[in-house]
Amino acid sequence: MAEPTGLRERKKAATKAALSDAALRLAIAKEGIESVTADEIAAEAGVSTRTFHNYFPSKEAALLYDFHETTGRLLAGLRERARTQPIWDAFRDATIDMHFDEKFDIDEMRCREQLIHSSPSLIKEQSGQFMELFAEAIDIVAASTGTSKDDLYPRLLLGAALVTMKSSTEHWLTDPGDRTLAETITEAFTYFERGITQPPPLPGN
Amino acid sequence: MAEPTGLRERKKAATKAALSDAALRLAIAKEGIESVTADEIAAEAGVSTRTFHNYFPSKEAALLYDFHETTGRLLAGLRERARTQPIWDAFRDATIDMHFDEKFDIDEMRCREQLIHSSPSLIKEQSGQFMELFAEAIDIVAASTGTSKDDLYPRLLLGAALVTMKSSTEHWLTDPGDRTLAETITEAFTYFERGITQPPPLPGN
DNA sequence: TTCGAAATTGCGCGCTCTGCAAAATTTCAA
DNA sequence: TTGAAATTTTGCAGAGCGCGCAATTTCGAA
Repeated sequence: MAEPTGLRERKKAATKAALSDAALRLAIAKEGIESVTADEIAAEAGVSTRTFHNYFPSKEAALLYDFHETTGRLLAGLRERARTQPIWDAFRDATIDMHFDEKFDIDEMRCREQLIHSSPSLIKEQSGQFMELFAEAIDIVAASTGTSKDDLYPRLLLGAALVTMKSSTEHWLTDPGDRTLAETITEAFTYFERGITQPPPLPGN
Repeated sequence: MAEPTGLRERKKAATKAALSDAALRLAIAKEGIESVTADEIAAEAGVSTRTFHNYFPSKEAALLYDFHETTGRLLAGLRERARTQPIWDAFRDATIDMHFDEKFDIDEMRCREQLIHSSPSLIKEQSGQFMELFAEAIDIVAASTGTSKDDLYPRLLLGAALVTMKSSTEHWLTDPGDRTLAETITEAFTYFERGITQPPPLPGN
């Protein structure tokens, strides 16, 4: 289930990746996903339009395929870590362990970030995926903190964790300074341990 | 600019409200916005389909019209309070001053909440509006904390504030307990002052 | 080599959303 | 009161989306 079993599975994965790549490439070329059609993406990847929609419900979903996969792996990592760590530490370490900076090309990530933040439909899609992550993780957080998923505390903690993930990655992407991604993530998670109303120790950041 | 000026303005506002109401009514009746068409909403409000799209870009936007208006007023309140209060207090007090519980019908809010959380398209629309709010508020937060909008700190603080607004309202809506909305909001904001990793003082909530 | 499962494809359909221009309505001044 | 002028409403057309369905092709396993 973890390893690529049959040849069929591998071809499907390749097609999906090809479609996602095509979507990103075309969106960059045309400076915005809105001026790219599903037809073009399918053609670029060498499949029919109908096949495109077999793999992705929308072009936005295609462009954010990597992101969606990543949240899936994060969730798995979180679930594992939550068994032995406090939930906040589990979030921080699971986030760091994703190793965005090694797994993906930095410039490509910046391009994607750029595209997302200048397209309402992509912002909505990404936010929607975050909310999906929220819904899937709330049980873990509730269990880990001995609260109910309807309580206030686990919602706030989970929301803070997701905000931290998103903000620290985006901040590092736009201006890494002299920090590694892991350091930036760690710093961001630390803010909430002290209390977010405490002003930052250093000017800036 | 604040008061209803001309008759024309009032009619437009009335039409917009009628369309939004129609959207909510139909979505409740049909148990989901996906099974409601723009045609139906327009017909219910007594205008043409084309006119509906003059007022709203989508049925989701129509359903969330109140929400969008509210975030606008929140932003205005925040801008004002940020001149004299610490930004965190400004957020808390501006949120409380919205008085959702008095301005809107509780049961209607619950219905809307129910609809949103069982519809991917509405989740995306609402999340998108939150991101819009984020983009509009980040300058205020940066200025108020003496940081740059590209820094990590203002993003985390703003993200935490938005999460707090959303979570506390939703929590209170699903289970008010014996608290008022204002009390719940206050409690939620307090969590982040102590540090979110501190477990809640009482079991539950 | 052949069979059966799985993937691809074409077609059709209802719906969304926008631009454009005509028609209806409202406003305001003469 | 009446006649432009401005504004809003509307219909129409068109590009595009997303999905169900059924036919066809492809591929892996026996």
